[in-house]
Parts: sequence; C-alpha cells; structure tokens
Amino acid sequence: MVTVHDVAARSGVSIATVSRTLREPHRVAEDTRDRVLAAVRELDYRPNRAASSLRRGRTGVIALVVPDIENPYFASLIKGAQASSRARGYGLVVIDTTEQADVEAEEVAALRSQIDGIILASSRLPDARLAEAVAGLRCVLINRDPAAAGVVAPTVTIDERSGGNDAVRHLYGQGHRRIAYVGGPARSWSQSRRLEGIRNAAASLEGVALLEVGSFAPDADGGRAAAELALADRPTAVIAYNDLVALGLLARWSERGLRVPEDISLVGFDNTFVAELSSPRLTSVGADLRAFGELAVELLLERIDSRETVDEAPHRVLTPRLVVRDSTAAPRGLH
Amino acid sequence: MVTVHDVAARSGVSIATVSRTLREPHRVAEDTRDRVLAAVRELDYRPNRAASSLRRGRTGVIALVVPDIENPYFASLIKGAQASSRARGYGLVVIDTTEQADVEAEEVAALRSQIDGIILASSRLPDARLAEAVAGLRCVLINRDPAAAGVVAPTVTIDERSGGNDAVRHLYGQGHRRIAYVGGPARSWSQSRRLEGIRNAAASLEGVALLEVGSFAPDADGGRAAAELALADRPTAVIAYNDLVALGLLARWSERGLRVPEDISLVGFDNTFVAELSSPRLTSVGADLRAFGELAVELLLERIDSRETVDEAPHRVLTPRLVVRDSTAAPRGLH
DNA sequence: TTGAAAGCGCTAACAT
DNA sequence: ATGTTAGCGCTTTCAA
Repeated sequence: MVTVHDVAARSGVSIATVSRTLREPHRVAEDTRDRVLAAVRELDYRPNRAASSLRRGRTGVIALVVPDIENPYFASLIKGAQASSRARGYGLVVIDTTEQADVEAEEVAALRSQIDGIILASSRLPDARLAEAVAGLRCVLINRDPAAAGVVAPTVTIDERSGGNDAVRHLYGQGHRRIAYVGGPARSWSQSRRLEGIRNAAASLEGVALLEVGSFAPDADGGRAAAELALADRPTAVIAYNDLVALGLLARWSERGLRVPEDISLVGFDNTFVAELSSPRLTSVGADLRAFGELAVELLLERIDSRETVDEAPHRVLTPRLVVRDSTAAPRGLH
Repeated sequence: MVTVHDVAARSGVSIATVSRTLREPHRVAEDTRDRVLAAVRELDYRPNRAASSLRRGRTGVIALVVPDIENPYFASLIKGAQASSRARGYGLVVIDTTEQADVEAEEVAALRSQIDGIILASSRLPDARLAEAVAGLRCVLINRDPAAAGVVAPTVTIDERSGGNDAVRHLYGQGHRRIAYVGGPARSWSQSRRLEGIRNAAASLEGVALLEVGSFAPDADGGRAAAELALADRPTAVIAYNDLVALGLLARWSERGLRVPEDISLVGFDNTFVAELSSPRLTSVGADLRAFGELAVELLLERIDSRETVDEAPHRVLTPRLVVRDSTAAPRGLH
C-alpha cells in the first residue's frame, strides 16, 4: 500500500505537504506541487479513505435509501444519483429496504455515523419515525412533504397535481369526455396529489365525467385486477396510477380483445422505460427521473459543504412532462 | 458520537474489553460481557467503521460493478447481492459503469484500497485489462469464463447452453419445426453460448430448421429492428436473445397484426420481471437472478474470510429454468 | 480474564 | 511555504 510517506520520500517533502497538495493545492508553491503530483502519479497513490475519514470526521460517502431497486422508477433515480455523486467525488451507497419501514429505520440508524448525508426516496416511515430517524443527520427527502413533522430538510418533489392535470387535458383535447382513473395505494403521497390534479382538471373542463375506479397495488398485477372494473362505467379513456398499472390494464384488455387506442385510450404515470416496452407504447406523464436523482444529490452536497446548519431548507419541485406515444387517440365516436 | 470510551466508562471496564466483547465474545467473562453489552445497548453504541477499517486493514465493504443499473437483469442481481451482504454484515456499494469499459477500469482502480473485495458482473473489459484491473484484489466474476487470461477468481455463470437447449426443446415439443433465433451482440459471452445450445438442440432433433437472424442490440429497439427480418424465412416460432428483444419483436408484430402465440410463438431469455408485463406474458428461460447475486456474494465473502490466497478458484454454474407463459403454443397447422 | 499502550494513515493546528 | 506533531476511534499485542 502506497502512503503519504512514500510520496513524501519520493518528492523530497514532508507528509504534510503531500496532504496539502492534494487538499489545498493553492497553499503550495507551484514547483513543489508539480513534484508531489508527479510522485503521486508515478506511485499511483490513492489516499486511504478510512484514515482520511477518521481524521476529518467526514467519510466522502452518501447514502440513497429506496424501497425497491427493481422498481424502474427507483432504478432511474439511482442511475442519476450515481452519476452525479461520482462526478462530485462522493461515493454512493444504495440501500434497498424491500418496502419495509423497519428495515428502513434500522439501516438509517446503522449508517448514521458512516456517512456524510443521506437521501430518503419515498420513505415508508410515518412522520414521527422519519423525524426520529434523521434527527441530526444531513438529509434530503424525495417525494415527501417539506412540512413532514419536525424535519428540516431539503425536499425535492414532483408536481404531481400538474401531472394529473396534463393527463386529463391531453385526453380532453383529443375529444374524450368520459375519463376513468385507476388509483394507486390510498395512503400514497403521489396518489393523493395525482388524484387532486385529475379532479381539478376534470372539474374545470366542460362536460367531463371523471370515473374513479378505486385503489390498486402499484404494479402490473394491480392493473390486471382493475381491468374489468375500469371499464364498468364505459370510459373512452383511462388514466392509470403508474406505468406498471397501465401495462397490467393493457395486458388484460388485450386478452379480452379490447384494442388500445382504437377502443380505449390509456395514459400512464412516471414515464419509466417500461412505457417504451409495450405495444402500443404508452403515453405517460412524468419527470426526468435521472435529473430527479441528480438534483437530490446536489442539494445534499450543498448542505454538506456549507457546514453551517441552516434553519430553512430549500424545496424544489420538478414539473412533469406528458410524453405522447401510441396509447392515446381520439375516441371512436369522433372518427 | 458514542465511542468505546463511553461504553467502557459506563460498564466499568477498559476500552480493550469493550472491543473484545464485540469482536471475540468468548474471550470475555460472562458477567463482564453482559455488562458491556447492556451498556452498548443503552448507549446505542455503533463502532466507527473508519477507525475499525484503519486499524484492521479491512473495510467491511464489498463492491458490485454492473454495466447498467436500469437493466432489469442487473437490478435483480443487485437485489440479491444486497440482501445477502446485508445479512452477513457487509456493506455493499454498487457501481454503474454505464456500459463503458474505461469507467469500469477507473472505478475498480479507485475502489481498490477502500474495499475488501469486488464482484464484477458482465465485465466489459477484455481479458488482459480485466486481469490487470483485479490483480491482487479479492474478486468474483459473474458471467465470465473462469479461464479469463491470468485471473484466478471464483466464477459464477449460468449454463446458457442448457438454456438454449431448453428453449428449442420446448418449442419442438409443441410441434414447431421452423425456429428462428434473433441474436444479441456478436461478441457477447451469453450470446455465443445461447446460440451454441440452440444449434446443438436443433441439430439433434428430427427435422428442425434453425433460422439464424443475425445480431441485434440487446434491448427493445433491437427487437423492433429485427421484427421483419425474423419473419423472412417463415418460422413458426422465434427465440429472442433476451426478454427486452422479445418485447420489441412483440410490439412491432402486434402493430402489423401478427398475433402471439396464435400466429407465431415467442421465447425470451433471462426471465426478468418484464416477461410478466407484456401481453401475452412471455415464456422465458433464465436462472433465478437474485440467487445469482446472493451466490456471488457468498463466494466472495468465503474468499475474504479464509485469508489464505488460494491458487484454485471454485467455478459455480447455475442451471436456468424455462418458465412457460402465454407466448408459446402449438403452431397453427396443428390446430 | 483484563488492562495499558502502540499505532493504523491521514489532516490540521501550530511552529518555523 | 513548509515541517513537526498530536490525535481521530479502534484493535491487538504484550504484560499483569
């Protein structure tokens, strides 16, 4: 293992100068710096992170906690966070809580002293436990209200209301007037916002009947389960809680001979990569998830670098975009 | 921050005894141990990893390097690795190389001194560079030949030949005789094995015509691009390099009115969760990817724990299973 | 069975 | 501008 001592010996300076050259290059004379850096390169010296962490009290590592790595939504989020933390010289450790609040709490507690900060995406912890879990921790919340009881942390969310609104208006513009919404988990933060946006849009648009189909699991099976019920009130278009639900609907409908978009239009949420996988491809409304992850990392690192503890935290809201693909068209009557 | 000193003070012993209680409980008197553990619990003491790493020369962290986190194949692999390393008390850091060999090499070099071992999944590095990258590193290779020039490392692979074989035999059993194969990247390890298995099976079965359709990108777009060509020689069934390619085929065929499995049967590879998303659901052959990830972690930790450097490395092969769903059926002529 | 003490590699305060 | 040195929290000899 190559240490500061080796580099110091090779370049004829003290170990302090080696460290300084790497951490505060401007405090070192140019020719000294050159010699040190040359030695660093020649020896392929890499500072030992454990030693550095111990001394500085910072680890250079941040954590990203997600409920499920396999979920395409979080996969993209992670991808973005990964890229952006790498670019800024931080390590990123990803924790998969397998959707269990207890695992989440325990992992955060275990990580506490080993990381400089933490990003909680779609935390499954109720407000009180969340506040307790992140107390005294530099932390950024994704998909969670900034007001979450007692937690002062930067927050980054998506304007789900606006997304719901866009979905309805898009369908309305194509001529749809009977629009169904297949909801996600009743207690979900996104679910309530999306529904709100959808309701608002429906109410403010002439002659729109909004048919609410209830709450379903936020995956393809949920969509399959909802397939029949969604058709009960004869909508000409359906909005699904997310892309996976939409694919479930699509699958079941296709089995019973219903064609999309000829017989019925379909809109998903989140705009994950699975929207490109189906046939027809899925019109979907969502934010750029990689950018979402990148933004969270940036906010966190900002927090970490400005050592002072602030009393107020920024709250950033991303605006989703509706991506029109092949699953939406004018209702049959208009042809 | 709670340290050994706090615990020592609270339980009336020296810091050495605290450390010993945690690392070698058997070397401490029972009542002492009880007192120390009580103090640990009361104070919620967690050993500082940086300090421990520095002293012991091991970090308690392993790395898993994958080409693309968003790929459902690797997502499942990660999920398994995550669970198994957590269970064994190790931290896991996941690196996404975004399919770039250079990034892979650089990340491995950077990680070198900060981890106890590394798992490379589907490395994009050519043999020579791979050998250089992992020299002197405890490492496990996933989806790579054990003989990879000069690297002595445990390997875990899937018996892709057997998978190819199963796919053909399944279709044969249903009555198919003209079977097409839409290949993946020509230089890919899995691709050549799968093709080999398919060829062998086709050759050993009475009256089977194998139609090789060439090499395509291993994603849905690759499948879309291959859709027409795959039909050129009038197969009654098609095997796709992987599930994503299969979904691409499915999508394009569906647009031109071809029905699966009524008009043509379709088999995917890898059995990822997307096989459940389509309509019809995709018959697919693959190993349990989570188990795959778990196994890799186990092999690595075994290597780490038995400190001696061994000259021979285990080579574990998983057998894939064919999961029959709705995309395969007897060819039309047999109805 | 327990304790005292050295030291892992690095950084930062202080001295020159 | 550079060097000397203390010490981060822990583990592990060595001695008692």
